[in-house]
Amino acid sequence: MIKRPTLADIADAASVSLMTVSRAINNKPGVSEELRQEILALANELGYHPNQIARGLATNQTTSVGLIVPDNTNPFFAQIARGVEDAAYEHGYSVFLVNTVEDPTRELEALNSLWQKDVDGLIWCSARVSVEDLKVQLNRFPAVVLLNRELEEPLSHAMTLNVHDHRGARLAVAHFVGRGRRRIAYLNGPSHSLSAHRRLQGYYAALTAANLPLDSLLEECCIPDTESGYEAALALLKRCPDVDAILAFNDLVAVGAMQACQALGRRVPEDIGIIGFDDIPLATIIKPQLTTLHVNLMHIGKVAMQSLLDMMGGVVCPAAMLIEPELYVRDSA
Amino acid sequence: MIKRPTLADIADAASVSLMTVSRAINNKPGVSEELRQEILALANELGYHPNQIARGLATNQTTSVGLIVPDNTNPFFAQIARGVEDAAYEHGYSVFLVNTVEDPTRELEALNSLWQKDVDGLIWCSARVSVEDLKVQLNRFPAVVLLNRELEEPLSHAMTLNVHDHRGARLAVAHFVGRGRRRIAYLNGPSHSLSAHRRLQGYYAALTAANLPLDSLLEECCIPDTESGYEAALALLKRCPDVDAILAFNDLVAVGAMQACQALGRRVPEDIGIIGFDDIPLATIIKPQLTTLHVNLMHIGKVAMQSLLDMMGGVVCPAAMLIEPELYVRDSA
DNA sequence: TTGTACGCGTTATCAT
DNA sequence: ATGATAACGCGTACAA
Repeated sequence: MIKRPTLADIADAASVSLMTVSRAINNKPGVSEELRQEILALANELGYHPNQIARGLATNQTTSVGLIVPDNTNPFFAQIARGVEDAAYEHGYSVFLVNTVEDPTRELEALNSLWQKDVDGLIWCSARVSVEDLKVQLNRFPAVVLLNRELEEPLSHAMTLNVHDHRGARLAVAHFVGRGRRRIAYLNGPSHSLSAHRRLQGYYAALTAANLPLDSLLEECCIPDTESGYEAALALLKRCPDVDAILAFNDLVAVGAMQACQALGRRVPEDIGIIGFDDIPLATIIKPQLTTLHVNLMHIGKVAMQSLLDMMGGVVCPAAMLIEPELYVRDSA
Repeated sequence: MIKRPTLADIADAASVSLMTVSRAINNKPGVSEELRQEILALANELGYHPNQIARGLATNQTTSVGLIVPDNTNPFFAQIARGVEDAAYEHGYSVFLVNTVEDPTRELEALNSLWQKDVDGLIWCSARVSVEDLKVQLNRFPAVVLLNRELEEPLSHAMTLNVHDHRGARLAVAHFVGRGRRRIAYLNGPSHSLSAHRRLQGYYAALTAANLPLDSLLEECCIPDTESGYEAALALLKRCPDVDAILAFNDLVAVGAMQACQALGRRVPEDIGIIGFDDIPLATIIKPQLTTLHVNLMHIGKVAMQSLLDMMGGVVCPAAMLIEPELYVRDSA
């Protein structure tokens, strides 16, 4: 293995002091332009790259951030991760990726791990830990962006980034109503999901606004994947055969619901309208193409990282940001 | 922000020397069991976690590895990344995730970045750099697992991990032949892709083995996504209307081809059989469900990380590992 | 403009 | 069994 050249190596080769090299490399004043160029050329020739570990120890800055997601395999988080990494790359930061697999223990271990790695900031998706734990953890990191979770008291070095779930659900229901649908069901996500809860509230609000009755028979919970969506839709349609519209917690569930309709001989969108949430790539692959609440996930990732950079830089950020979903009307509703 | 306790803090609190604490924490001999327990309890109470940055500087080990992928959004790499992260987590390692976006410049910058971060090992997917660059890069890291790329001369601290593409393609073609298909087309991946090349060779070999003629009209190149697969299949079927089977470079392309068939009124599998590659989740979501060459991607990620750990630990590894794909016969062929 | 001394938190080495 | 000291590579503060 190649030995990594150090500042001292460059200094020797250039016959100057280590500090002069350091100044030259870091573009700091105190070196004649001529000498700087000379040193830079030499450093380049020797393939010098500063050791971020040593630099981190000296400066307390590691130029790396942590990204915690439930599962990077889920297209929702994959897109976000991609946005985060892109923005981080543009600013010279590296990203530690950690999966929690929805396991609170693993989540806490992830936080410990990132803390030990001395990350400059943290992007934390769908935190499952308790409110007390959350507060403790937030105080361990210089800057935190919380995705998909809310914060009671504002903190100067933390902010939240959420999709406007309530409005999204309302848009969907309003669309159904506008097309004359009256028996609108909702396939909800898991009960612990904040998004699921907010979407449910939006669904209620929209039904009420349209003078439609709330009917708990029209609600079904499921794990947010296709198979579970299929099962839930099957149960729902068996229980309430008169359902003419289904709002799904997300696109995966929506696709499952669509398959359930097909299995039961219900045509989409003629007999039943279906609307999903998120607009993952699958939404346009499936036939009929899915009408869904589009959220620019990669953009969310980028915004999260940008905001994190701002906070790390001492810029004050809004305590909470809300991302507006947009209804993309395609073929399923 | 909370101040992170250091070894010195614990030492003070325990009224012993810093080194004694270090030994206690690291389970090294030279501390009486009684004292060790006392120190450990105290460390736990103060919430001590070793600073990996400082430790890294002292030991030249960072307990972090790099993972380079073209795009973590691609389900193929998402699954692999998940496997890598899982295995890393189990062994106390952290993973830097970097996307190259198929851009050789960004790939090289990623390598520099990881080098500066002093990673203990590297898992490198689909390296696009030149053979010379590859050799240089391999010598910068203590251990490297190369996914989807081959190595001319074996190296003690590097190994390759590839899917047996040749055999996979042969299995698919043989399946087609066994079902009486005679005009078997191949929608290939991009020309720079090593996998694409190997699958093409397997396709040739299987046709030859079945005494079927090679016909370049039956080949079409495309970017490995659904849309491009759709276009390619359209062009193919226009050019050769008598095609009765399509082997696709991967599942995304296969799905595109399936949609093209539907658009042209060709029934799958009655008129045309379709086989994909990889078995991503989409394969079982789409209707008809996709017959495809199953590869356990998460497992590949785990094996890659395990092997990397072995190499970092000084264990000699096989220079090359080959993963066998398995034909999962579902509904499309 | 350039150089020297010290500290970051930890481990390795050598003493006691 | 325990402790003092140097070293890892770099940046900050101060000196020349």
